[in-house]
Amino acid sequence: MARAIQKRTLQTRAKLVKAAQTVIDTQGYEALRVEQVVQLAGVAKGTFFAHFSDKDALMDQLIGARIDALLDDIAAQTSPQDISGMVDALMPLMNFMTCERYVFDLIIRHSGAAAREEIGPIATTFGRHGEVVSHWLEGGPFRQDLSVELLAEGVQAFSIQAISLVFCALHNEISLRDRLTLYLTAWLLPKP
Amino acid sequence: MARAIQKRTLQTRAKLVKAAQTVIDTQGYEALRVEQVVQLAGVAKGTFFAHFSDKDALMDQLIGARIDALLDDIAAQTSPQDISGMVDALMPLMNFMTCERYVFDLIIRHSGAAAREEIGPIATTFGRHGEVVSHWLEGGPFRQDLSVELLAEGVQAFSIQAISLVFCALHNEISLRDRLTLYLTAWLLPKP
Amino acid sequence: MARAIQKRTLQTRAKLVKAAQTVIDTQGYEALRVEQVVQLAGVAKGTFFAHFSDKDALMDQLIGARIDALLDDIAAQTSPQDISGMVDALMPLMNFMTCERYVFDLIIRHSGAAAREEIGPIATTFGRHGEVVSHWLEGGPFRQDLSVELLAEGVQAFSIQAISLVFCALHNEISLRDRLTLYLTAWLLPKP
Amino acid sequence: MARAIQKRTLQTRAKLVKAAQTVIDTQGYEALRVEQVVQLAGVAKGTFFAHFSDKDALMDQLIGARIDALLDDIAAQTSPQDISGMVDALMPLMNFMTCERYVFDLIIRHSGAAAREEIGPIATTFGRHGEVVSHWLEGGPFRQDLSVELLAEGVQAFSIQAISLVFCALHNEISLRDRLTLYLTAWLLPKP
DNA sequence: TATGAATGAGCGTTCATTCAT
DNA sequence: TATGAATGAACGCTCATTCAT
Repeated sequence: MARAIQKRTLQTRAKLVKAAQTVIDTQGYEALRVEQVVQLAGVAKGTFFAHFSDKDALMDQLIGARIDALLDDIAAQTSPQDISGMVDALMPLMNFMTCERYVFDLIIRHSGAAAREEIGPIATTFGRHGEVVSHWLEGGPFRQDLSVELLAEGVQAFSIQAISLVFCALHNEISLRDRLTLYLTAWLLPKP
Repeated sequence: MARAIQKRTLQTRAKLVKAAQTVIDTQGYEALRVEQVVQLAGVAKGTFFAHFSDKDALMDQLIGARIDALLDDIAAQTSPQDISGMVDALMPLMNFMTCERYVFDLIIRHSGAAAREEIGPIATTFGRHGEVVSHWLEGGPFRQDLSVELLAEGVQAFSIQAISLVFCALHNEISLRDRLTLYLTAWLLPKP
Repeated sequence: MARAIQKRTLQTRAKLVKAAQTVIDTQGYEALRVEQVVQLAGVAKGTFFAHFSDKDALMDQLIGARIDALLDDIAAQTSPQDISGMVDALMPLMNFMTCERYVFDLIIRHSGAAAREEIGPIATTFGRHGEVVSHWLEGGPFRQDLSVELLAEGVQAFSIQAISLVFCALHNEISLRDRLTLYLTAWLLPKP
Repeated sequence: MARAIQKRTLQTRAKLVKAAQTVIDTQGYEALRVEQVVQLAGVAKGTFFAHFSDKDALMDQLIGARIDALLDDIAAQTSPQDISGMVDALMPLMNFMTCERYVFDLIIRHSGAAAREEIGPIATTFGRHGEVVSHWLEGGPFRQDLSVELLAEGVQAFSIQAISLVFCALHNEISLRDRLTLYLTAWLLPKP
């Protein structure tokens, strides 16, 4: 009888998500307060927690959805044939992850950890990210002595590293894009 | 006048740090409460905030000092001559960073320099970590086609990646050590 | 939606007010601590601040209510027909206002309306005090060449003056009652 | 041997007073912090308390001195011969007392009370104020059926009342000057 | 589901005042 | 006198989360 989960429930959830997105668009992720979201959505505080186990679940979903959309765009493109093309393809994702320190921290925290048993939206995107990059690597002119899965993990590691350094007072002379290019060149290209 | 810091100031600060360390040793980092620290140190709460801008500043210093001590140990050893030796050398650090989720989060948060211009203790250790690893790489049987600095940054990236996956629901079948070994082998060894 | 205030809300507020009154009855106004009030009321500290913007707001309400009760008593009596009777009628109020330096200071501070637009409880009682005294003056054997409102304002001015001098090192040889009698005689009686 | 209280002591005190006045001129009385004063004066915090028993003593002195100066101006004028002239004479004082709510409160508090045994600067000015006004009343065309001292006390009471209403949300339609005129006319003029 | 008052533990703050040097 | 680190007792606040209705 799971049919009753319909209409009003979904509408309320949608109202909450929309309200949250509005808050984020105007004030950023970090500033989001449950209070403000429910007010904007026109529902009671308790209702929020009937739809999301906690505030983190909302954030996870929101940021996860955003990353997913970016991965959709990335996956829709033809596989890049060189490092430069790969970096170009990854940049929208990189930019999103550096839009707020809070977002970066949250992504790192969810990079897998959030759930013990259940994988949340953000964690799921990591898996998808790996697949997308693995796929790229399969046919391309890249290093062949390692599995594409391992190479993809490295791409992730270097992406995180590059982002970390954006938030760092040191090393700011190099741009995010240049740093990522540097890393991926070193990591992915066959050695002479 | 910028006169020298008084002896009493140093003593009080030491009392606070010692008290904090005692709490951490018995209850862990996350459980530390400012209230408890000042009580144990026998100073007023106001004094705490005269020495540390907030609880986080104390944690930064404490964890930074701990990492520094671990780096001292690492630096004191002879340079490892293979991946296995390098992983052995790095493991104490890796273990500390994974001792508590709270510690890992805090390290990540502080990794990119607490403030714009001022680098906090933890952030500083990242620089030192790079130096130590760079030094190892100079003489060893490692990849020679990249600068040691770049290689060291990769070691950092893969270390973080390996640690992240410890707190991750996926991929837990592989141990931290094995994963780090895998990564560093792929990253540092000359290609065939 | 501005729905009616819930019963529980009223109950909690009542619990807080009652607890506060208990503290005051046993230890006086100045000794009141928010901590103690919430403990006695059996509610959380956060609840206190959900009901009263700060400790001062509680005090304002408490003292305002007390003055209101005294004004009720005063208004219930028949109008005094001479200065002596008027002073008798006013004395309970005067005594309350001089019961604690803290109370007097607080009354003075709130006398001129806590905020720009919003009049707090204490400030409100000043208006009511004026009305009560005005009413007395209407029929009595008092000065007729001035409006009762103006006369009432004078009564207030002299009351404050008399009270101020209670807390004063000088002039203490005359009692509060005698001083008020002196003032009101000069102010209210028709001149020969 | 009280001669040693000279030079440096007085210089330090002067520095403190000057610094305090600077703070007040730029930020007002309420915002004055001992910290800022000592910094501006270039002395240590402890030094402040070697010169003033507490912050209040400084305020008392500062405000007292200010009122005294205003009373000097008032006393230097010829005695006013009517209510209007009297109000004119009193206005500078009234304006100072209404410049900040904080100042008014402090004056009320010190209107006598501050000292148990010793009368402070502000309290002293009240006495002087009474004398000045009494002197005016002696020769003028004012009510003769009451002692000039009592009349002067009334002037004080009505001054305070007029000032109180300045800080009041109600009654703001009438200006300070008009209200004082109204009060003093009713109080001081012989009745028809 | 929806409601929204209540929770609650701890952090940070305040800043005049004290006191050992 | 001068110094300035230390004091200290509340207060206010935060804000995600819970729970009785």
